[in-house]
Parts: sequence; C-alpha cells; structure tokens
Amino acid sequence: MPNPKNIPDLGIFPFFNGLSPALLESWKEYFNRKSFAKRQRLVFPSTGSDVIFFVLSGEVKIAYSSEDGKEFTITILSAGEVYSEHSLAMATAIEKTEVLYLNMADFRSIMDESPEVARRLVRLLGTILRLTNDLIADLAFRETASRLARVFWRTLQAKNITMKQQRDTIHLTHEELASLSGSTRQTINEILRHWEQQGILELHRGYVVLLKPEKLWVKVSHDHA
Amino acid sequence: MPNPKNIPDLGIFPFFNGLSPALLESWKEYFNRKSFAKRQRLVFPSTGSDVIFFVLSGEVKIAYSSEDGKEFTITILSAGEVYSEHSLAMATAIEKTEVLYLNMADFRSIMDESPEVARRLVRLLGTILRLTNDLIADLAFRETASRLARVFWRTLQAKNITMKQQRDTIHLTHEELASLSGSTRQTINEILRHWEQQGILELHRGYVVLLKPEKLWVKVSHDHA
DNA sequence: GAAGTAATGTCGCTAAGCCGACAGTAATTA
DNA sequence: TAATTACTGTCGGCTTAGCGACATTACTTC
Repeated sequence: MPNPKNIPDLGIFPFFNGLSPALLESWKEYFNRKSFAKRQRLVFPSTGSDVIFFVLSGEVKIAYSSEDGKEFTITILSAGEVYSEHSLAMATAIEKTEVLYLNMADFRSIMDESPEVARRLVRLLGTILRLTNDLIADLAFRETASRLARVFWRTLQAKNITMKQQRDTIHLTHEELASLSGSTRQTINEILRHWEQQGILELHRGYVVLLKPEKLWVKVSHDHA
Repeated sequence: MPNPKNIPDLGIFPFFNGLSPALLESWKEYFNRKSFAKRQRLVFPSTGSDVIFFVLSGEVKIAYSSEDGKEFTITILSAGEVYSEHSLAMATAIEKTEVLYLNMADFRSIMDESPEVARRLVRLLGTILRLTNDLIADLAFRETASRLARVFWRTLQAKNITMKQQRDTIHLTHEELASLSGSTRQTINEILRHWEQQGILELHRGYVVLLKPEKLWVKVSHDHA
C-alpha cells in the first residue's frame, strides 16, 4: 500500500491512543507532513480555517510578540503533543521539527466519524483552558520570582509525563525563562543568582539544575521573599 | 406534559439555536435550574465532573482571587451565555441570577446524540481560548491604561451583540474596572480622571459614558501615553 | 586558534504603579 | 433623618522591575 505523504501511524500520538486502527489508517489521508528548521516559524498552506498540528519530533514554541519586540512564551510543545492554532500566538520551531497537520474543517470530518475524538478534543481544549487561566492568575497576582518558580514547576510536570530520566534539570536559557515568566533576562538572572547563593539550584550555561526544588514549591503556592 | 424542573425551551440560547426542537425537548431532562442571590457564589451539587451552565437571567462574574484578597475578573457573563467550569476561577452572581446547569458527563451524552453540538462546543472553547490568550498578551505587554481601554472595548463588543441600545455607557464601578484590568482602584481612578480632562469620557457614579471612544481604540492596538 | 556569536553577570537609573490613609459625596436602610 | 454603606477623589511614600550599557565567558565555526 502506497504512502506517498509518508504519514506514520497516528496511534503514536497519545491523543489517538486506543482508537480503532482501521479508523486511524483511514484518517491518514487528511494529514500532511512538514518539517521546519531551527528558528523557523511554523506556517501552513492557508486553507481559510484554523490548523491543528501534531509534533512528530523537535520542539515548538508558542509565543506572543509585542509591537516593540518583546516576547511572551505560552508553552513549549514536545514530540507527541497537539496544538490547535488560534489567536495571534506564533508557533516557532526551537530546533529542527517535524509535524503532521490538518485543518479544522477536515478535523471536523474526523469528529463526525468518531464521537470519541470529539470528546477528546473537548477534553484537550478544557485542559489547555485550565492551564491558560492559571497563567492569567499568575500574571495578575504573582511577582516575577514566584512566576519563575512556577515555570520550573510546569516544566518538570511536563517532563515527568514523558521521560522520567534526568531528575531536576531545566534546559532553558535565562532569555527563554524570561519569556516564559513574562519578565526580562536581567531580572531573571538576578533571581537565579540569588537562589544559587541559597543553594537551591546550580547555574550552568544553557541549563539549570535544581538541588532543593522543595524550597521553590513553597513559592509556587504561597508568596514569600 | 409535566415540567417539574421548570426548564424553558433550550432554543432560547444561541448555543442551541437552530437545532431540532425534538432533540432540544428531549435534552431538558439533563438540565437543572437554580437561582442565586446577588453576591452569592455559584455552587452546584457536586457530581465529580465539571459543570456547564447557561445564564437565564442576571449576570455572573468569573474571577480568580489571590491568597491576599485581590481579585482578577476574567469575564462577566450575561443572559444567554454559556460557561464551562474549570480551574480555580470562581463564579459569582453580580445580581440576582438564574441558571440552567448540567454536568460534563451528561453533556457528553448530548454530544453523542448530536455531532453538531460537539462541533459547537469545540468552536465555543476555541473562541474562549482565543480571548483568554489575548488577555495573557495584554497582561504581559501592556500597561494599565492600555488594558483599561481594552476592557472598555471588550465590554462594548459584548453589548453590541446583545443590545444595540445605549451607545457608549459602561456600567461598571472603578473597583470592577480595576479587577477587569488587573490593577487597583486608585490607579484606575487616576487614568479615568485623566481621560475625563481630555474630554474622552464622562465619569458618573456607577458608570462611565464614552464621548470619544475612537481616542481610546488607538491605545487598544498601539501604545501611547 | 581566531573570529564570531550566544549566554551570562552586574550596575545604576528610572518609572509604573501598588498601598495605606483619609476625605468627600451619593445612595440606601433603619 | 440619622446612620450606614458604597463609591469616588487625592496624596506621598515605597517597591518592583524594566532598560541601557558594558564586561566576561563559553561554545561554534571556519
């Protein structure tokens, strides 16, 4: 059987996990595959409707940017994750990345064929909404140090789902951490150095090792200096 | 035919608009009706799963509150609108309010009976997500005056959909405006008085009349003092 | 290994805006 | 009509954190 578009088994995505292999096979025709270079913005042939994409490999940054060049990163997607484009947020490949994508109109066909997919999409959107709302609360109430601690928390959460390895290492630069916590490189640096002096973490080029993460989780819920 | 729970025709909600009357009639059994007094928090008999509610009359504030008593209002729902509870956001009646509600499990049954409902829910969640994401961008990039202008903008948008009457009057107190724009009463007051001096608006007790809204919409997209 | 680039460390200035405090005024209720 | 409560107006102090500027250090590439 030919597979000109080189679409892999959809069952590899948690989103489709456990669904009928026959259905999954038949849905392949809706999908397209595309790869992006590091730092390249994810753009898809415009179809009028929104696009949904699944990350096959690599990492994708979902971020807003302001008129004056600032950037706020909402989340970073890894292999296996889904994202549905909406709003003005921008998707950019952090490293070489491959994705499968389809437009919302086609996804609707899939939903019609399988109510279970509809349910899962609703659940997925609900989850994203939850996270997004929490982010709003963070920005509204918490000061930078607390938000940074929560960035660490979220990052580890996401990692624990996929890989159990590498205990408490966060592979993000200060610049990236600033973008994720809605602050600036300098301020983040100051906070990190402060925490390093307290023995809470170790700073390295390109990554941070958390030695006493518990000390930070206090800040995640409460609010102390 | 008895209607002990006193559930009105579901067709009155835009969400269900145009769906088969027979189906709508049959879904009534899933719904419950409840009314809340002014300032009362919306709580529903716990069913384990999330709750979806439809506002019959009144107004409902969806807000986050912080440990130290601050509050951030995400949105204010009016009659006809739907909301699906998630996260830690709190729903509170601003005035005497009546709602229909059901839990997510039951809503899933409805979705299974009608793919169209599933599609609409997905669209609804997508729209909310869009708005929520834009809110994040606001909080991350814009300063208070600009966010306040956007609160006006959003409020008028929402009003134009429902009622065309009352040109540019915003019925919110400074306190409420502060909560909606993630700031404090004092700061909001200062900005409003400044705009009043420029003849952009008129301040009244309990409401604001926009005289030259165009002057504010500039701030909505750009960023000037 | 020289040049270039990316990441980090540090300082001081400045501004936005939070916060407490208090006063005045309008609406509501007793 | 007195009392209470809700809303608005205003001020000064204080803190957080943004921003420019510059130095240093590590990786990368040719």
